[in-house]
Amino acid sequence: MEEMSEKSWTPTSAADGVEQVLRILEGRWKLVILFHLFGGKLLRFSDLERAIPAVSQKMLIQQLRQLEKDGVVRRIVHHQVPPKVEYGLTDWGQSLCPALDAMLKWAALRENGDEVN
Amino acid sequence: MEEMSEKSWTPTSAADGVEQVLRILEGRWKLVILFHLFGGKLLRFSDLERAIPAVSQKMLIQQLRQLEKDGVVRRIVHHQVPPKVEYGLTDWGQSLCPALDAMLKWAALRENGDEVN
DNA sequence: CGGCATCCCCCGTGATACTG
DNA sequence: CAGTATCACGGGGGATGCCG
Repeated sequence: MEEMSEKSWTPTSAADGVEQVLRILEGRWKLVILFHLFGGKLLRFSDLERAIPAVSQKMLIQQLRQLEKDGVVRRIVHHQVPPKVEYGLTDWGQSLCPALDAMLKWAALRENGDEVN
Repeated sequence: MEEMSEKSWTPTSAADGVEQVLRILEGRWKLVILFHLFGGKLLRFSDLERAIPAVSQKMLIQQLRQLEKDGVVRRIVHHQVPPKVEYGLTDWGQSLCPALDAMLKWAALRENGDEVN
């Protein structure tokens, strides 16, 4: 429960590593988007707009683009009229599950384990 | 590798859960602080200043206070002259390890697994 | 349908100086 | 030693309107 993988981390390098991950996940709408795409689902831009009513078009496309640039989301363009664009997760994006699950479990510990010393 | 714990999460509730965790971890200096305190270490304010040369006193104390308020860090005051204050992790704070480790492993997948579809 | 371009505001961060 | 107080700024995010 104490060791960090097999690699030799310094406090600084480990923090840097995690910060890179946080930079990918940070952003007002990224996590909702991700959780809507988990399980191999493919959603159109308008599907996501409907699934996340509070997001504006600007923010939705911005967050999608950033996730795409970071290799988490892939964008599939169907050249047809009317236009059709689908969004899904990359394999690497799918593999985020265990990490997110670990965070949820940690949050759950607070309620159960309780009385934080 | 697909399921999220045993609980029934909607995309929104799961995102909310993770976002609460991110809100705790977010902050320019929190992760470095955490990694310096992992392993049950107790460090004085000035120790942390020296361990993290780039941080200002204002930011250091601010991030420590937020971590303390969130139940991750505990503050131990020794009433003596000159003043002595030590910082360490709570049990819950220590239990963050697996989650951070999962993120580092995910980041590592990018390099090894490679060619993100 | 699936975007892009502007304008604006707020808050987290940094620099600097002071205190019990 | 271990903080507090004040000022300034940069960028993430929201609202609104236009385009192929």
